[in-house]
Amino acid sequence: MEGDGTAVRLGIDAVVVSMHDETPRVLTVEGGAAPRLPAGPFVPERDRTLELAARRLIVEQTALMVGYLEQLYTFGDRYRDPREAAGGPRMVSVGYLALVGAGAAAGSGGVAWRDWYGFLPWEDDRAGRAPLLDAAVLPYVAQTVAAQADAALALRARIAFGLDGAAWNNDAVLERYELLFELGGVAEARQPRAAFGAPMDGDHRRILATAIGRLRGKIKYRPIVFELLPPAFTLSELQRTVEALAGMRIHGPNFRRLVEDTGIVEGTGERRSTPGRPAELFRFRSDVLAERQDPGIGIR
Amino acid sequence: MEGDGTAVRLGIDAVVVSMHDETPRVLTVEGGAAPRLPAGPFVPERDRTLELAARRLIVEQTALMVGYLEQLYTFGDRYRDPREAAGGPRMVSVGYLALVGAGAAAGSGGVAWRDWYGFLPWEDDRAGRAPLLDAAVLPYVAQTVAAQADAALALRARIAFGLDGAAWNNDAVLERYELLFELGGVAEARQPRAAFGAPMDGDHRRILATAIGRLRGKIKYRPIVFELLPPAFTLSELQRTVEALAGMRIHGPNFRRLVEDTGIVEGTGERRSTPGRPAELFRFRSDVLAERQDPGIGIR
DNA sequence: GTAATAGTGTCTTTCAGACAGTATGAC
DNA sequence: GTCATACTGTCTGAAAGACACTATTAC
Repeated sequence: MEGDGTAVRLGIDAVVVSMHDETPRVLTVEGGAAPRLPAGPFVPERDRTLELAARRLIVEQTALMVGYLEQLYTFGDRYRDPREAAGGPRMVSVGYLALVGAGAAAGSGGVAWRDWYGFLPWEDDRAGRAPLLDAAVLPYVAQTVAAQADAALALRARIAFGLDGAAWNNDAVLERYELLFELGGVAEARQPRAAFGAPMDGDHRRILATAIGRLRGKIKYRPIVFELLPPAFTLSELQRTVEALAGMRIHGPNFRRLVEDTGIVEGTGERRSTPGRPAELFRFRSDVLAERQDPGIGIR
Repeated sequence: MEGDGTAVRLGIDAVVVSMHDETPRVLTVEGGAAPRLPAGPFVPERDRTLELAARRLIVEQTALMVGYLEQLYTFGDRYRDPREAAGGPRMVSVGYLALVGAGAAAGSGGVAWRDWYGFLPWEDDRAGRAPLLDAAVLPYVAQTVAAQADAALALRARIAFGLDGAAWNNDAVLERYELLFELGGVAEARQPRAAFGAPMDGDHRRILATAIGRLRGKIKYRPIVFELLPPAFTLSELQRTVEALAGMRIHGPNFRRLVEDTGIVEGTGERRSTPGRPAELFRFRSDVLAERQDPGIGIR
């Protein structure tokens, strides 16, 4: 049973997310050819669970206080790590999503916060259809798909990218990245013919896409946005944070009513002066957890 | 880097699900002290991806045609496998959910189909509140929680089990199992004081609970029920299948309208004779994938 | 006819989205 | 006063759930 040739190295990859102004940021390790996610081996003697290993990894590499932590997916494709191609063992990684609160200091040695839309620019639709999308990504997808007579592929592209009038689903981040990968539209592809967005090391951009998709899906039925906000915030701040994560604009007055009616927040009575009328400060109301089935920010 | 003491064995555990009459069944390997899920080591030389390894595992152990397959979660807690306590390496498993079509033959050597509610009987609420729930599980949970002065635990129990008038969330299968585990209500617990439901080997019941929760969540926005049904079916059959998975009754006429209006099925024109008025046969309408954002069976 | 299941029509409530308009600060 | 942002009220249409009722078979 030992030495039976099943050479597998199990590791942890962490997508650590925070907000700064109105940009969602992901923690990257710099210094290589391309930025990469904080990662490390899983050492069973040291960590009782995978989640504890992920926590330790983040604390040791970044000195950050982790709030919310969630297992994402386990990645094990052959050659996902370049070292395997050079004869190394299979590198299997358990991906984790971590949210850290507002005002997180940029880590010291070689780590940096980067706007996640730098890696996946077509996911930012806040300025009313990102210019890159309409001008470059969508034409590329449409043309490349049309060149291959593959009905299933064409349907996937139609759904993922909202071609031919289909609706844009902002959760389908991974589906879009995978399609671009298959269509040679990202630098990591086997035969890249275009290179939209900044590349990451290995399959880390795929892991990032998984994380964003999960986060976008989850804010709708779980109150995790508040992990990224200070304890007290205005409804506008909450709205802009949600918009930044979701990559889309939300109608202000409706957002306000939606959020207030669900009882997910409560006013603190205090106000904050802004360039206009001062805004009331709100805090997360933890009682919703007991009152509602799926307390989240109801956006479509 | 080799031989650095990080002894990890990576394996695959599969939750293979099919329907029989109106009971959801899970494939188990018999012969040990308790039934267990089909499992096997991940051999990187053999399988290019984890998903292919899961497919191979199921085909080899059960000779079944797998339709839908989805990665669930990766389990790596210390001592999750009894062999580790005896000095063995850490056993980390990637769990997969597989759906196989109607009429799947029971595998040959030592495998059996079992009603999944045998393992998690409190999850079946179709007969209007399972007798076991009200009479045994809920009182046990309420009393055990009350005995521990732990507000966070009490809140979790309230939400998971719908205590004090909170709503029952049928997706929260894993949360309920984990609470029962922590409260000593299942045989696998460290200090069992009750033993609701039939136990499985190791943490396989937790993996099963993860699978059921995922399936219940996913039928609402993905047309995966049809993987468990024959190509043509009556709306009553569809309804009873959904009810069996969700563990709850659905109002017939509303279900009918809901399903027909979304365009997720279409009539075949044929009819099937039943003990009453003959029912029209329907088939899954794959065009919905392109038309709707989240085509599923909208149940609450 | 009865029993049993299939299927239709309608009413109510809830909620998402659009939009017009008001409030309160800085200057 | 203007500008900018915060906030409120109302209308509309979609959809979920309750429920009364009709249809078609076997016997």
